[in-house]
Amino acid sequence: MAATLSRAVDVHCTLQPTSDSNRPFFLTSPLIRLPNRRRFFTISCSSSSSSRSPPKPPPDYEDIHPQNPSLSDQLKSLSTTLLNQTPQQAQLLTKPKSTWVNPTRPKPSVLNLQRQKKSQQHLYNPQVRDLKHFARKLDECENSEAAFMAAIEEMPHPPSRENSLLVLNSLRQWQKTLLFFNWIKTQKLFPMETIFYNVAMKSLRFGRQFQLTEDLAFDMIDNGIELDNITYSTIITCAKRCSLFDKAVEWFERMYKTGLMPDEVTYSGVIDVYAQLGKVEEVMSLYERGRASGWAPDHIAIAVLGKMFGEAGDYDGIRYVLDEMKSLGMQPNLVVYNTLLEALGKAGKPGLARSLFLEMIELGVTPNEKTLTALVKIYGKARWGRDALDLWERMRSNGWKMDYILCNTLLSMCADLGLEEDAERLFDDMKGSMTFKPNSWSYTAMLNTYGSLGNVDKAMKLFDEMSETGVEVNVMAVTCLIQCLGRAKRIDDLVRVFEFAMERGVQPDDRMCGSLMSIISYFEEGKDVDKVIALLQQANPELVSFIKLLEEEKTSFETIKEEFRGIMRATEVEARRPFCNCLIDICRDGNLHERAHELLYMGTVYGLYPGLHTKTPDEWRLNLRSLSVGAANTAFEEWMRTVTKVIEQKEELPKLFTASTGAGTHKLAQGLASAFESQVKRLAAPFRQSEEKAGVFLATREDIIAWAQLKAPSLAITS
DNA sequence: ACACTCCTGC
Repeated sequence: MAATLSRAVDVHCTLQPTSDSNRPFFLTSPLIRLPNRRRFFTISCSSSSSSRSPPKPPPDYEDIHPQNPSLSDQLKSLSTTLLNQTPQQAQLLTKPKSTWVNPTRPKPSVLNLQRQKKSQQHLYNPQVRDLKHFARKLDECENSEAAFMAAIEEMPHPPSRENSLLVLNSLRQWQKTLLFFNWIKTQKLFPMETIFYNVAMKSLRFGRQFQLTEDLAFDMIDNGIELDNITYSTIITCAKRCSLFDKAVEWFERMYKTGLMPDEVTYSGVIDVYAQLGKVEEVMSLYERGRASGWAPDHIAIAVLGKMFGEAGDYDGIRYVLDEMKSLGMQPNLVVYNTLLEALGKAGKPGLARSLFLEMIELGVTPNEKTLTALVKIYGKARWGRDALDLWERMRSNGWKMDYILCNTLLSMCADLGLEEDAERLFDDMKGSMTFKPNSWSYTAMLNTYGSLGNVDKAMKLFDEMSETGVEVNVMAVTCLIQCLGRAKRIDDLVRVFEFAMERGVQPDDRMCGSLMSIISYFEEGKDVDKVIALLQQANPELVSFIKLLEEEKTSFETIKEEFRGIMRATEVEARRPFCNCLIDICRDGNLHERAHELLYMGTVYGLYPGLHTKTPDEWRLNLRSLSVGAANTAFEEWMRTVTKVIEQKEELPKLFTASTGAGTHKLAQGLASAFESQVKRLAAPFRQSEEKAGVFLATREDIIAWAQLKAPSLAITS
């Protein structure tokens, strides 16, 4: 759906160049030279069948460091030489200490933490029951210290260490946890150990109270209470849940520097933090380090890696994860399958996703709603409507579980593929079902189906139905309808729908503004444009002022630059490129070609068009796939201007010039190839549609030079 | 959730 409204946003794996001073501790250490990613894959592929510990270093590394120690040895020297720690601390590196090791089990190996199985006995233990009941009472009492102190008098059993822990761990409200924690602290019946802090932090994390969690940690440090792996992983995951990724990293580094070796849970948690920050290099280093020190990654770590590579659309990475599982002898579980399916979808491998799905069924793993949602998305994106609908049938006959997200994903896929009848059938099914009546997402998907097919009357009728049945009228649904009405040039209806939405309290967002702007760019000047501009004025007055400024001939480039920056700063990241595209279109429609070039320039400077232009000695490429028609034309002119300059200065040119517009499987992108073709024709430029690949245009150096000498001067003047 | 920490979809 998002892709329909603002042109498909490509996933760009942007690995930020990190300056050395900002690098994580484990990457800056001079003793450790971790393989870079490319090399990393080479290693893992060649040794995929053997055990991976210690990993074989890349060949050139051996050349440079003839006596290279294994990574785990390196880790050891890191701990003893760099960290200045006591022998006990050094011990921690090889024998991580868990506060809870079951003595009846064998001693844990390096990172293999034994976890305590939970027993069910408490259900029959009256004392436990009393204390849990008491905890419930505390939870329910008024949130004031006085009320709490009164309630605490009722504690049914003495506040011994064990009883206190039980109560502390049974409280649900973080406020109560904190009050109870402080109370047992002041009772001084026993010393406060690490576990009391850990349990309290768990509750604070549930309440998303990072600051208070951190305060507790500082309290531990002040009072000389040891922070263990559980403490650190709780702090880290709390930061993560509060989206404070930097804090998560900061605490991980702090742990590392104290010489504490991360255990399996902390590893997975931190790897996830780095993955969410898009720091692929850090993730791989940490993963490799863990592996080198004897860590056997579990399903969770594998899922985290799979998700990360999926987000980056990195198929090599996904392959690597699959190989890793094979070499670990690991059978994927449901979550891992789900993650990998989705990752394969994002990497554009629908066929492989389907085989993986079949494998999973073969092995008797029952798919859940998330599995099916992922598959429907993949099939939809691949335009395999039939497969997705077959899957739907299969779900119904097998009685696989359904939920809202799955239904709505199916509906949305129907919208993207223009499967009106199937969408209607599914929508009617939902209306007839007891559990999943259409909600605002369902209505939005349905509106999008009608809208993209230009079925304006059905869309309007459905919108009326939506507002009458009490389903929340959301900004997305309104945007779909507005887009549809705009394209049908039914501006008075559009205005009515907009005003109605405002009365219903809908908050216009950037995507809606983008829609309004794109409608503005469809029209010639006149009454209709003024009406849409008036709506944009209500939704985002700054944008209207900026458009006026663009149209003002005397506005200086400096001013445009300044204002453009302000606009983009205030715009959600995913809406920035569509905004810039629309603004360029508006300029071109208003014959403000130089302004369009200025906007494109600034868009490029702000990174809105990554990979627009790439060069190799043999080939120069222009990738127009995320651009609007106006922006694409502007970019092409700019490209040809550059080429002309290069020719004038008699510099090297490549043999081949390539411009890709995309084949247009996506409905909004469809026009780009033909628009490009007519632009090329208008300029008489020597680009020809490639015969092997749709949506790719080629020109040779000789043709370009001949053309540039004849025609190019006109580029600067007329366009 | 009788002592704890990590992962999946509109």
